[in-house]
Amino acid sequence: MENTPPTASELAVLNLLWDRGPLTVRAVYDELAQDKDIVYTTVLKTMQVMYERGFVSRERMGRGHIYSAAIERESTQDKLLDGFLGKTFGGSAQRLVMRALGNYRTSKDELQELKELIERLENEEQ
Amino acid sequence: MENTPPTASELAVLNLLWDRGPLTVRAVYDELAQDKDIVYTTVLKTMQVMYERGFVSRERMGRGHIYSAAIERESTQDKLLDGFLGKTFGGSAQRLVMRALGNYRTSKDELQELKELIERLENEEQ
DNA sequence: GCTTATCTACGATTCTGCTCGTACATTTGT
DNA sequence: ACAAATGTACGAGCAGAATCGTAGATAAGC
Repeated sequence: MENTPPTASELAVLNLLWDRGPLTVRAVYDELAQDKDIVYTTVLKTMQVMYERGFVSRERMGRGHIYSAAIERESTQDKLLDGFLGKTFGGSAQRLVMRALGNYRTSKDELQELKELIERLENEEQ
Repeated sequence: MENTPPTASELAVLNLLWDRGPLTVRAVYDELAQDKDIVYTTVLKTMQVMYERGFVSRERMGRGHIYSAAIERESTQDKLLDGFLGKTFGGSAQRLVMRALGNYRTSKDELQELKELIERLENEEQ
């Protein structure tokens, strides 16, 4: 039972499904075609493969299908994060976090939220 | 002028060079072979490609070469982080940071360091 | 009813990263 | 001096992902 995470282009599809809910291939294509030079059947094929892999479910809808995400966004991101962390930051979450905060503008509200999370973590562990 | 970041196995080599300084292919191989079933010439080939791509430099050393990292660790990690962030977290550094902190055990010292960084960031921007 | 458009299914191709094998040169050891 | 070991260079194979083209079914439009 292989369990490799979604690939980059599969992720692009999933992000749309997670954000906007169930969509047809056409709708996904229209969205992706705005950023990238791509052909309809490429997107279709990707989504068919995703269906076989269990990443999406689908329902007949007239002539075609309507697709929904079949895996959770959070657990998927966690899996990808874990791989990335190991490869790029030697598994140190702290190093990654420091770098991310240092390099990207973070609003006051976001910083506040982070501080609260840190407080919570400090109390949790003994 | 293509400028794609190092691949996963190239990164494994770079991490060794960054950590331990200039190394021979043999030394890199010995290290990698501890975790993974691999063949000497595979590592050699990887490092040759890395040389062509400008990721490492090398110097003759008797019969062989000694390799050094030719790109910076920080900027490389930043590039990879940026790509990952875009693909997986829709570019939101804050979402990634929250997730990373929530999922991985972080020591008191590390949390303290993070708080200091956040303080600094809060003062920086207005 | 018949043409046109839309969707599916699926094979074929291409690309990239990773892997290894072979051929050859050079050094080391006896 | 010669065999064994170690290094380089480089082509070839393989697997996974991404792309596209074609064929056929179904619905829509005139």
